[in-house]
Amino acid sequence: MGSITIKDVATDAGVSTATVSHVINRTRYVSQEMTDRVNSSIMKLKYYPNLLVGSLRSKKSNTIGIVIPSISNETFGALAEGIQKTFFNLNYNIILCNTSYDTELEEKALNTMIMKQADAIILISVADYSNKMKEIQEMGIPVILVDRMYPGVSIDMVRINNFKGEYDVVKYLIDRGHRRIGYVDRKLEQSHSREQRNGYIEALKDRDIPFDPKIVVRAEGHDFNAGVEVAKRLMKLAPDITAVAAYYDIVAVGVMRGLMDLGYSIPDDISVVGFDGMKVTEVTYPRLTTVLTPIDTMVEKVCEVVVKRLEEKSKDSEAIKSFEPVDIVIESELIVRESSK
Amino acid sequence: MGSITIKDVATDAGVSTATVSHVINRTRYVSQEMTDRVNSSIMKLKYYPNLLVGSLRSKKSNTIGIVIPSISNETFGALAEGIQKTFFNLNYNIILCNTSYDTELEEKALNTMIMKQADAIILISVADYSNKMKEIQEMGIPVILVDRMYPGVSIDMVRINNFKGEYDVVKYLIDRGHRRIGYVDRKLEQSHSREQRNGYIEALKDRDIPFDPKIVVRAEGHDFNAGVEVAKRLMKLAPDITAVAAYYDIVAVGVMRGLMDLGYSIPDDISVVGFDGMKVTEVTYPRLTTVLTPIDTMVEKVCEVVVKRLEEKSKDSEAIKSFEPVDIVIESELIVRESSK
DNA sequence: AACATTTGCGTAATCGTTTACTATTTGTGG
DNA sequence: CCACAAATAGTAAACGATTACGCAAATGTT
Repeated sequence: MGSITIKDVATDAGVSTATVSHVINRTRYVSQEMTDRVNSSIMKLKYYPNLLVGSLRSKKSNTIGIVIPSISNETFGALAEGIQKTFFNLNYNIILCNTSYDTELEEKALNTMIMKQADAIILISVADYSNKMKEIQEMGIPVILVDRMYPGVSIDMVRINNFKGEYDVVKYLIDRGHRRIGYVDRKLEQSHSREQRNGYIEALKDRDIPFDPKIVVRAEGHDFNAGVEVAKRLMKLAPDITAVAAYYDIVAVGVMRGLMDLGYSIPDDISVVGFDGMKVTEVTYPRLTTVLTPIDTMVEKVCEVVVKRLEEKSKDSEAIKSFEPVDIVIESELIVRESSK
Repeated sequence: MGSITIKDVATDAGVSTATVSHVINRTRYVSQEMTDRVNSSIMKLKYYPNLLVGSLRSKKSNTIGIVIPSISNETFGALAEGIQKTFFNLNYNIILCNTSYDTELEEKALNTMIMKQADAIILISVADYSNKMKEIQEMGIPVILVDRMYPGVSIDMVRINNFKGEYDVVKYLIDRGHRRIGYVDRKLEQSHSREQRNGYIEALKDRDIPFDPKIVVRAEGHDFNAGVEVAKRLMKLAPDITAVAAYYDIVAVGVMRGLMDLGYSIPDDISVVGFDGMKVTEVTYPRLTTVLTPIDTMVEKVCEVVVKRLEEKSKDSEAIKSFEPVDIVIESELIVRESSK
């Protein structure tokens, strides 16, 4: 394809390619006259530099890889958007992969990021890829793990204090007088799920309320209908409960509906609380008490860490191989609304 | 940075770089013995080919640019996710930019896509960049415009039939006996907004119901609260209406709340319908009647067009300069739920 | 046996930039 | 007037892959 190259510009302006390059990148002094000539040739020919080529020499692609389970998840989407915006201002672009919670796809995505020369990789993982992480780091690519934790792996992490979040909301329920608090949980494969449930358990323990595994029920899915179903199951098992905490807002909204279907009034008969701070919690009736994940803060922290690692790398390309990983824990915020009392 | 290159592999395996390249790409016969030696060197050295370099010669980056107002918008996010998945299977990656509905950012994003050598660009635009589009196409880059329309520009478009969608839902209301149907609209800068409102107007006209501009009110924002507010405003203006159609689901959900706050019962006193088919419409009480945008179909169509253009381009790199643009119109689907009768 | 063809692989040009090195001109102090 | 520095811009190597071309050995043909 006959696209315009720097050579065409150089010829048109009657200068060398070096001068054109220096004009574009302001990387050495060029006289006003030359500069003007180059710039007008660029305009005239509609020259767009090929940034991929530049990366060849400079060893810098100005690309950040984001590997994420699903961009259409509200939290992940907002996270990705925030990161993209921040880095766009810093002249970086985002190359994005959804893994659909699939371990194989995740590995494929990581490989792609490597081969496309991502300067750094931001990962919300579904697997425990300690070895892969080490390998990537040894190639000089910083990896930042978000909202996940690999115990015992030397890797930067930015994560939510899921334990504290759930602890706080359950404690809030207890302080309002609730003693029989059902908990809707999920598969406990990943650490954040376990931590969150431990928050529920610890809150009970700290207030001397016995932990009753019978009122901990598992949702069959991550959606509204799973919540509806689980609510009915829970009330059949334990009609004496006065509050339900769910691990996820959407499920909690389903729980509310399930309870209302059974004739319970919320919060008068039963209080319901969720987790995550999704937008939907503001529009239900009653609005849902939840634990808000401060996405802005997460974005900020993630970007800070990435920028820091990139700076270190630009000074010393081997820096990442002997670094002190950070572990930033972000506190979530209890949002009390009308679904609980 | 001492990263492993094809040369290292060649040296280690005792072959030429050509052979390594051919083994990796299966682009000419290499004896079993050589192949094995090369492959084990690749494993041993953990070699990852630099894909950016390949793009230099092949003029193909295997990257698709997506320029979108906001990835955390539910519809756009799902669209981006679908496109990413489809193209990942075809060995393409996505480089993504949010424009935040900002014209300047949009242009900057497009420039980046050009400079990062995107093989094609998928654009949900906020501006009317006819000239820019022409320029991009002249560079041999296919541009597909999604959910937007540039009248009179030679460009591939995949869009929703917003007119028909709104027409259908208003017609449905009329057929249920409604005569005074309020409409909540937005700024009419972009064509899809105008088309949607025209659907409302035409539906009335076709059933000989006079169009009353007094019951068309503008929401001050795209969110729940705007809906709450506009509902109250509308009912003060025209207490005789029996149904409200809103241009957007979230706003419609707000309208429901606003009406309920005023003591109306939905759908017994007033029917409410939305537009877009967002997830939230399935979890409100009552669930919202809406017009569903079939995202899967959109993704499919968009990808089909892009793939087609890429194929044409690979056969004849100048193809895009003299192509017959497609204009694919996708019909949305009326979903009747309990918020209307 | 002589020549042609096929097989298998290496050499080196190439892609479009960046940048180290070099060259030319102009300026300055002794 | 010379030696040397500063200012300005050009030449060409380098980045890491792909691929056109060429060559040697093996095989086939007459």
